Amino acid sequence: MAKKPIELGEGELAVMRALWEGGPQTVRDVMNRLHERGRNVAYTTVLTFLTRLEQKGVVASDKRDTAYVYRARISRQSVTASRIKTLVDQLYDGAAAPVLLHLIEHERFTPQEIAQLRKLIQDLDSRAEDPR
Amino acid sequence: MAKKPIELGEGELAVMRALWEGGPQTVRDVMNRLHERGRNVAYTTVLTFLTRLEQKGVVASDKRDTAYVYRARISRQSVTASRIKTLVDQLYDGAAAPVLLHLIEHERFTPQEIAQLRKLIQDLDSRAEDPR
DNA sequence: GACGCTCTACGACAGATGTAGTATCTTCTC
DNA sequence: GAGAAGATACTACATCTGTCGTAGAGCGTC
Repeated sequence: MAKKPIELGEGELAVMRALWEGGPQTVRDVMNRLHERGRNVAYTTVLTFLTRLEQKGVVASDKRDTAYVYRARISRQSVTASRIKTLVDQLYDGAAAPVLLHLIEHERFTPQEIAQLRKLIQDLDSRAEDPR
Repeated sequence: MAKKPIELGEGELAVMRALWEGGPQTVRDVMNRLHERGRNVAYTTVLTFLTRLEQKGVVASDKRDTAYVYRARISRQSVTASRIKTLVDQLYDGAAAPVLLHLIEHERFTPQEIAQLRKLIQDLDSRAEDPR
């Protein structure tokens, strides 16, 4: 049941972001994106990342013309979920509230975000009553 | 200015928790706590963790009687802040909102927590208007 | 003062991650 | 079809983290 946590290192995550933000790409495309973001890694380093990520099952590749095109098989949301769960478990035994409160108290949000937030808070009530 | 991120592994974090929750302790005390929590590590493993944590500057020790007593030098809050910042930076380029929304949508909270949440949301307005 | 208990110091080792070099293979261009 | 350009495969290596084992130092008890 409990899906295995997706553990990705910082570099691997940077590569995933390139795929999430740019869609399916070749190694070279990903490398260029990383360079644009200030991460000047070698072509082969990117290839290593992609290969490892494929082994982990989080990206897939297809041969197209001369080069392979890689694409993400997991969403940014699922990685976010995984990271948050790990954080919350490791720091607060699974209690999400402290983390949530920390975010609200220490981060800044736009009025739009606050509005959205408020809306969600309302729905929370019903969920709180909701058994299970 | 920007304080360097505090990067701790899972085992190191488990040791920090023992110190946060039990106050200053000896290696053996920490080990016992970890065992209680189901992490059956060897005495020397705990010692290694504590030593490394001290090298990182996040715990301190004092010789008392026969054994050293270790204590945390950083708070759980600061580690939480650090972890969240890293997460938010790596996944959303620093935008905290997606993470916040994820938490609200996917985690459960008690009515008390929701109430507290609501109260905080109110204060948010003023902060949002507040320049800088 | 020898014995045993407990503690610390040090070293080791495997797996994960970040990084890249070299070798080989494909393909495009004259 | 030979050479250049670009792609992938394979290997390597350092660092960090989790995990211990062993050796030696300090102290309490006969």
